[in-house]
Amino acid sequence: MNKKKVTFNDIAKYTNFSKTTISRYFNNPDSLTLENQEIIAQALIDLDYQENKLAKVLANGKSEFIGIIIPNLYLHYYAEMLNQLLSTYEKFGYKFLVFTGTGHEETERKYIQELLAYKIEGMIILSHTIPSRELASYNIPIVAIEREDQYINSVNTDNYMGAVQATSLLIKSGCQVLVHINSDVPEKVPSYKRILGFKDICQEQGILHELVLRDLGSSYDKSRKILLEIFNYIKDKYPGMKKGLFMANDTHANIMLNIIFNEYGTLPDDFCIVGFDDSPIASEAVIPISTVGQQIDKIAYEAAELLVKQMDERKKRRPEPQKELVHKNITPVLIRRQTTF
Amino acid sequence: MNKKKVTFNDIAKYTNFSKTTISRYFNNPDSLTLENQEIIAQALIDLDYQENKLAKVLANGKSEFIGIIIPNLYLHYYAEMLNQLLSTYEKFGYKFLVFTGTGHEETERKYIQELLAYKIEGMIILSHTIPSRELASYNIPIVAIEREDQYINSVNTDNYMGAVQATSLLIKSGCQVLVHINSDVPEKVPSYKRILGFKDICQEQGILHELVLRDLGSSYDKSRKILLEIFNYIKDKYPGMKKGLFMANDTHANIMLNIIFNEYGTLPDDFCIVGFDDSPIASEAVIPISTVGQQIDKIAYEAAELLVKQMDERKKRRPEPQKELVHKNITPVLIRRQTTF
DNA sequence: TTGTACGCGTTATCAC
DNA sequence: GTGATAACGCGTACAA
Repeated sequence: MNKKKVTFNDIAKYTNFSKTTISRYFNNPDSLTLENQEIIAQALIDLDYQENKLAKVLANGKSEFIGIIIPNLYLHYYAEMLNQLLSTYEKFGYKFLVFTGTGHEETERKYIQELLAYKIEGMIILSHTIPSRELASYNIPIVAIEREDQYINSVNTDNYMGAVQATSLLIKSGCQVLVHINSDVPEKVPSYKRILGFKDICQEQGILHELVLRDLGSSYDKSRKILLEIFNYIKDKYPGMKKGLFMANDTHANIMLNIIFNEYGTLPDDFCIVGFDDSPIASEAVIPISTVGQQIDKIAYEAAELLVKQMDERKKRRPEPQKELVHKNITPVLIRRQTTF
Repeated sequence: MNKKKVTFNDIAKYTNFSKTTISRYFNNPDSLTLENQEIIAQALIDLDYQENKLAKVLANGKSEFIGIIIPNLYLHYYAEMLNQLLSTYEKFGYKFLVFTGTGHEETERKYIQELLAYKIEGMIILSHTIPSRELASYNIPIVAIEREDQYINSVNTDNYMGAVQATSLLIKSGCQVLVHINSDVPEKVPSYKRILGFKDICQEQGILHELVLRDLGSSYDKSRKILLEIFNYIKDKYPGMKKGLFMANDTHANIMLNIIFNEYGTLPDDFCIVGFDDSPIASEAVIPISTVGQQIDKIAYEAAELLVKQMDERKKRRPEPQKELVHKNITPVLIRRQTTF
């Protein structure tokens, strides 16, 4: 019952080989005769051998662990990103040690220490809490996703392009005034470029536009309250004009749509809405919402690949330190649904 | 730059203690004089020591790893469950090694092997793929969440009670005919009890009711198509009656609500809807949906606690094997919003 | 209170 | 092709 684990030693005795040969069977089987390979294979079955990767790691230093610190899994964006990151296991074979961020620097530092204690080979970070300057100092391969990334590698959505796509769609839909509603994003955060893109295109096209930048709350009810104010403000300020609303994300887009629906019982012709992310909520809204789709699968894959490259480099005899930071941009895709024309 | 890691040996030399004393500093500091504790503490800083938990595990066998196999993170229910499971780290200190299930037995078996190779101390399983009979044979502490659990411990929502709450609410809301719309859940799955609970209460109260059990599709569009058929069927079959719809989950409840909204521009008085799960979609729908809230945080916590108990037991000198399986039920909470009265 | 010696299960370095 | 033997970094009797 309480099988004490069988080790290379047991297999060696059972087969009259040495531990070394057993090890070779796993790491370099071709160096054994086919015959002997089969003998060992049979022994593994007879003894019901269970490999121990921890011992392996201690001996060769390759943990095959990647650490992840992600803010939460409440937002679909993060959940799906983690989903896609985890699924890169099939491709790269790395296992993931996951912590959800707390927003407290000290706690997240503790997490990082824990990750380092388990000898992670690299780290993917989505949490915003710890400055990239500090992260870089840990001297371990790191890739950031959609966060401040001044001193570390990163993979992000091409936020500027996304804003351009959304804004252009609203213009094509015949909107006469464009409003971008967002929180007051810091300039260093990648998504700040959405604001830039919106402004640039509006100015380029010479279209009337307005930026509404304020804290939009962190719960549905709060956001709804604030967005209701904004809705009334816009409605009153631009009467009779066709209004195009570029929302910061699909959650807000959905709230705005619900507000309008509860006001009019439908989406009137003089309102257009575009969201961001292509979350399920966008397609599951009372009317499917046009949105800018982040290619989460691609972002995750690129992040993993970028990280793997660095980790592989480290395993070489004479690793070349990275010359310069890599910041990859993944182009988003515009998804036209029923809130635009 | 490429600091070769400092070990207990280095610290020992630096402080003129032995490795053992250094080890004791970490595991039983009280056995050292305060003075010496401080000497070592300073040495750790001077040398920038980085603990190696893998070596520790190899030596004492306690990996502090829990393995998780979860179907996906696309559904909010799973994402939030993982979120809550991960957050038990603060309480119990166990780290999580996470795999997302594929639905393929062979692949998930491979995952389990990988987890075992990393010497996980226990496992939490949400994936449905591998029968509990087989899981039990791995002879490692296991807790299942909301899946077939005949041969293993589990923590589930009290699905029967949830159905009772939902059904009762519809009756109280004055509905004259009740319809439960669900997929054809196998009897061994915990959520089958929702169907039971619905039937029992309806019969007990002698109210007209109907069960619509069929595959509801796996995408929004497919589900919507099927639910539209069902909606039309119900509308035609029970004209003039106040209809109470008990949906299998909030996603379906939201789709049904959208169908009704697109038909009538509002939710007419002769339709009531209750969902299940308390997903964000329920509160973010065009009209906030009444639902049965699964207490995901509690389920996750109870699961972790149950697992920790078993793992602790194993660490005792003479571990007592578990006498009988534990199946915990967590009572759901009824959330009344605007789709019922 | 502190130290010695060995074990944990695997890989790496030499030999043969 | 195969085998000793020494790492890897830490825990733990057992001794002192």
